[in-house]
Amino acid sequence: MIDPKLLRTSADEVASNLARRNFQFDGEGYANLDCRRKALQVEVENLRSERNASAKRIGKAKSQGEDIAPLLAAVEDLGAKLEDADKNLGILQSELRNIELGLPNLLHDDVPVGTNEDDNREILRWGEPRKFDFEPLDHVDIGVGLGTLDFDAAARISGSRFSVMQGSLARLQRALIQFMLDTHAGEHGYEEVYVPYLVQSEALFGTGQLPKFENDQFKTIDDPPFYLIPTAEVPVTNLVRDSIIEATELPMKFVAHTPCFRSEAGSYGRDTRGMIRQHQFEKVELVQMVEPANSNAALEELTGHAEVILQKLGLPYRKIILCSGDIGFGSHKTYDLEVWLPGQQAYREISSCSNYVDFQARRMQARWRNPETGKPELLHTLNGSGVAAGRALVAILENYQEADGSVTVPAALLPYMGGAEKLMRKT
RNA sequence: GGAGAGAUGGCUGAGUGGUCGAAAGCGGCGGUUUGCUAAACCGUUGUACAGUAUAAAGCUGUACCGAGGGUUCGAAUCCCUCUCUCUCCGCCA
Repeated sequence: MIDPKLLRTSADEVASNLARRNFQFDGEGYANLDCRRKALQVEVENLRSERNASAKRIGKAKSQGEDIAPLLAAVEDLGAKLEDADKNLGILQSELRNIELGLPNLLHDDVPVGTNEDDNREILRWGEPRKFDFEPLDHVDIGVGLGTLDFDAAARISGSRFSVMQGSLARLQRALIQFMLDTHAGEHGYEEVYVPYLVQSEALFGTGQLPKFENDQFKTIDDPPFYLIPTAEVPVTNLVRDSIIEATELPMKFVAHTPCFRSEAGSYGRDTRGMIRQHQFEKVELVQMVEPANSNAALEELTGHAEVILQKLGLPYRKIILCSGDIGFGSHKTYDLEVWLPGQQAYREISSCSNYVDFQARRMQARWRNPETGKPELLHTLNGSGVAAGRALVAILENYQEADGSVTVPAALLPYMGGAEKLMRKT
């Protein structure tokens, strides 16, 4: 959510910033609504004030044994007037709120203007894509060839966009997750947390998936429904919902491994092969809550932490900054890390690191106490994948494949693989 | 799933229809005393929105006693629904 004060006082700047996203903000319409809201609010508060005063008068008169009938007559129609005005105020307020909840975040000046992912800007490349002396396979052929990846079984159980992993490949995923958690918790100063995978709608409103992206979520038929988390960002960021954090507690840095569930509505036909785009996948997520002054630096740091994972795994990648047409709804600035996939001869997203500034904090009323002012102020939230385990698995299979169909285990994962140095065909 | 108890400010806890944003204690902050610490004493102490004024501070109003609804001129207090916590029983990884 954008600061409503800013929407009122600087509508033009807001509109031109959001126009970079190709989003039209009707500042005049908003201002008109808000004007009416203010007038009504004043009216309602005056009526209430009047009611409170006369209630007090009646109480006093009654305790002194005076006749209260004339006083009662005087406030006869007050209740109906108040109820009516209050109802209209409620309607206006929810209209305003719907507008506010539907506005994407303001963009950082660094964000390049563009219309789609083709306009994202590359910042750096790390690692040299390996030269193969044989034709490299994609992860599906490698995994199926090893007898450790079974999409037929997955389809029988759950349909498309699911996978079944067996044996060494399942173990490799577990090793990856362990390795990532250990690195972030042990070397990067994050606190490991375990969180619910089913959340209430309020949590998704807080991080910005609702109300706009209802269709992307899985939800249960309970009343009220539970939503399956699309990312650990949702439960972890909501750890600070409705709270005031002392300055000494900041920055807060959390790392969590969770499964992620996405309906992938609207992506029919994209990445239908293999494990790239699944309804369910594992991810290690980094979340930070920081003082506003530090959030830009924190984004660089957090992105660096995700990069360390790829570097330790020896996976070539590039870092890009998302353009205004591709950046997420709530993000102020986003770096994506894209890992090299020899099977696709392409860099593919494996991590997305974003600074949300106060966008999520305002929605969830997450604040800190600024020692300079002594007042509670909104804090800044950031998150990034550190990294997506499913896609990291894909990258390892493709980058570490050998001519005989086996896959070498990256050195960083050896301590987690129980002595296995290679993934070999099951005998 | 069954039975019962509860939810009040940073914390403990009083408050069963009116002057209650809410006693008291603890904690926090400021001060007095003090060689330092401690103790004692005095003062102060929530959040949000709106109005008004300003260089700032402020002042005024409204809302908030788990959430939502109801009764009433008036609700922390009465009624209804829900959520959560605790205890006991049952079931269970």
